[in-house]
Amino acid sequence: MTAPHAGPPLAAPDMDTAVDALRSRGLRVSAARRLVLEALYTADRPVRAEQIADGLAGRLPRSDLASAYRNLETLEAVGLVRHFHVGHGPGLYGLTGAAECEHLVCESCGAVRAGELDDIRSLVKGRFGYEASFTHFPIIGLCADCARAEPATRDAEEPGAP
Amino acid sequence: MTAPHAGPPLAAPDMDTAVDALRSRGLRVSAARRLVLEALYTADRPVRAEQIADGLAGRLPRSDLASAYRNLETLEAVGLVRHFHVGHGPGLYGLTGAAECEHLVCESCGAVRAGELDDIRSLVKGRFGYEASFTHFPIIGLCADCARAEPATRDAEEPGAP
DNA sequence: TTTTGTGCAAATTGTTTGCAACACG
DNA sequence: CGTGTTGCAAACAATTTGCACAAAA
Repeated sequence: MTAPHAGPPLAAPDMDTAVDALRSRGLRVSAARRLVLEALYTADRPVRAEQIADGLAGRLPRSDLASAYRNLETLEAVGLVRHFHVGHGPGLYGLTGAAECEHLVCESCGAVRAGELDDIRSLVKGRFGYEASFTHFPIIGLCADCARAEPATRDAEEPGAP
Repeated sequence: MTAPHAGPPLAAPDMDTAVDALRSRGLRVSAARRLVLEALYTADRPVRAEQIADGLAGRLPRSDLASAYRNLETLEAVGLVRHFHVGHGPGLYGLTGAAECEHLVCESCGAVRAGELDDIRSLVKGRFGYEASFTHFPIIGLCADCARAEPATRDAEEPGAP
């Protein structure tokens, strides 16, 4: 019932800072854990746990998937990491500094775009009294490009094959 | 790549109408299929596929889970049924007429509330050019009640156990 | 040396699929 | 009668968990 514990954001500019943050909390800095961090600092965008375990497609040494999940959970509890979901897909993990923001995700082309959603949140708040959160589950929709393309698709379904 | 096919809504006020809609499309009206419909007409809110297969906790004859999924998919393609997701949880299925609307879901107490989100959608559109959709993935947040309760929880975590 | 964390395997949850038997139209 | 459907089992993906062993501190 108690939420999966997401501590307050703790943006660490580099590995060393992150490592210090771990040590200062009595958490060990194991190879696997360091690897997860390294992957996150290496990736230029939110990644799946599996990609991390795969060493980002071979760029880094690979590690165990279960450990990756466990470490991501730990790092998230510390506040160094955040994750969110895009539609049905797997969770996407990123460093707090980078991926902290709220997102709009295009369900057609998959584009993930960061955005300041404060005014949308306050509109929701005013209308329904709800305190909306778009950090963990982003706003799903069609980006401008796809919104332009989709209406045609509605009728044609598949342009090439009738 | 092509979306899971969600036909245009086709609200059927009762089973007979729904059954007719099926027949008129050359779809058969099998016991299992009728059962799915019956469950949806019986339930007073969106339900999981599993609940349908369970015969809504015994109120109806039970059926096969896989068939329930297949039928829900079929019915959704026809437009009689819609489903959406609440956070990580399983898909929730409901009749087009009832569950068609957009939702706000409280991540704390689970309350699902329908709402007219047109103005929120147009604000998103204006801001980002995105055509937001809240039918399949609702707005997640805290309802008024829980928003009031949560801030305390942030510090206390668990009121009873320190 | 004592924990904390690892790696591997197995369990879980939600959903999909293969296939032979079956029944609606 | 013939094809759409079923039911069951097995495959799936994403994630979690149990456990004996390894290694930070």
